[in-house]
Amino acid sequence: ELMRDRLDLRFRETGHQNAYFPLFIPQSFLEREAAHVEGFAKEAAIVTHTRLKATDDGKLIPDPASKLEEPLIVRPTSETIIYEMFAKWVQSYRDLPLLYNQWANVVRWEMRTRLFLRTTEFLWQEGHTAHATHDEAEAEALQMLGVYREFMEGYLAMPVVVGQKSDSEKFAGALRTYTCEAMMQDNRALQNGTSHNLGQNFAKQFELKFASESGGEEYAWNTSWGVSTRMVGGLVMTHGDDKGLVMPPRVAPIQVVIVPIYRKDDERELVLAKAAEIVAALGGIRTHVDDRDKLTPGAKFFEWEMKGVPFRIEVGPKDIAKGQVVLARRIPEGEERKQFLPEADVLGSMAQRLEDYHTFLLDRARARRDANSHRGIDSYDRFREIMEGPGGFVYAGWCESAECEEKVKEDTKATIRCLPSEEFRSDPAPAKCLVCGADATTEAVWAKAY
RNA sequence: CGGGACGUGGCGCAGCCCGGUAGCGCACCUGAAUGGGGUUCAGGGGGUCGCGGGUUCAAAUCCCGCCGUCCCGACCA
Repeated sequence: ELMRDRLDLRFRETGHQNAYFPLFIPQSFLEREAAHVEGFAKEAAIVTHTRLKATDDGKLIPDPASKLEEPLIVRPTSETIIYEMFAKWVQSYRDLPLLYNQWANVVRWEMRTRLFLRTTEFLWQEGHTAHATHDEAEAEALQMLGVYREFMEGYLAMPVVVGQKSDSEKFAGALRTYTCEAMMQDNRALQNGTSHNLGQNFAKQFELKFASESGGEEYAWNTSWGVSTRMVGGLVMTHGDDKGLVMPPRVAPIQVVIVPIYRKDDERELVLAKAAEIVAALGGIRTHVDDRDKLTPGAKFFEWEMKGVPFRIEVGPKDIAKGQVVLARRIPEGEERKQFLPEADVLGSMAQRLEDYHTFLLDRARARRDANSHRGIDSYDRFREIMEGPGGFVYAGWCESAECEEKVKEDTKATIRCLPSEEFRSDPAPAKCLVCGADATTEAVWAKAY
């Protein structure tokens, strides 16, 4: 919920409006865009009937009499149905741009699912926009990629490599696809969010046209962009450890948990009153007092650690007498697991400690990623060694031939995660294609992916 | 669809090889003592052993068939 709210805020700040479009898409809509057909035909959930009928043995079967003339597809993504609507709404360049987002569940019947990372049904947001020019659409696609990156790094403490997808990896029907790629703790890549410049591909199929300023009739330029609950999986696999979840503080539902320590009723009263004081003093910070009776403090410690709460404050009668509290951070750094500190100091520094913890988690994840990123690899044998061994990201030259890309996939299962944006490119740029040794025309990041 | 494994109280598993009528941990209920890192002790409730058939005096256990789940692969924005 916190993640969604934060993203919605940024969508609004960048001029978008939330909307909601239909769940069912007429099959003919999907047929209109050729690449789209190929991309989604193999993984569709299809509605063919509208009624059930009881058989003699008490089972239910689809009533043959209710068979639909045209099947409905449970949306795998909403480009087609949204652009069908956009076409009705746009007449003039004055109606542009259209800037919408929707949160919706979509269905992709993959042969094999993976918890959080590739589920049959998943919740995502999909932004859809229509613009008058290519450049405006391109700027929008890049802007939203930036919003994603800023969110992943700034809120999830999850560093990403951003760049463009190769032709074979781009979205079905897109001109260009941009991506945020994170590295999990097993050194595999996770595509965490994508943004597409769809060009005029969909506009042409759905007659999304407008009268331009100069009086001509032109097709609109579309973008779409999305992140899903896959990010939750990414978060778990980026920060988690053997004790459980590790929540980055800016999206942690509970940032500070307070565990009161007491034995007798009078102590309980005293300590809970102090806990309430602490909560009040930490106004603006998401706190929770674990006042459950019949659970020992130790049991609570383990539970909140497993749930990844960034900080725990313990307070008991002895602490109150001394004006101190016990402070413990989910992932300690240098310090002891528990620190005995003056109450006032802890309360005064909590906001800063949360910020520092975010930075710590981000830096830690970035250091791990960088330690497992390989540059200057110019031998294909060496590349294979890396992929067959520890894995990780390999930055290397590419001749941009689909053959070389395919060979790598066959040999190692690694794929091109992206052609990195300038910020991530190697200096000097790799000269030769990693695979065929011809002159490289671009740099690519290879990795095994989820 | 190909390869592999597994189905036994709510959850996780042992028992199966070598048949004798079901057990452990967690969870749950009751009581008492405990309470600053997963409390302890005592008592208690809960299971068509995935389904069907066969062998046998006797099947969770052996045999045959089926169903289901998971993992690996093919697939995958």
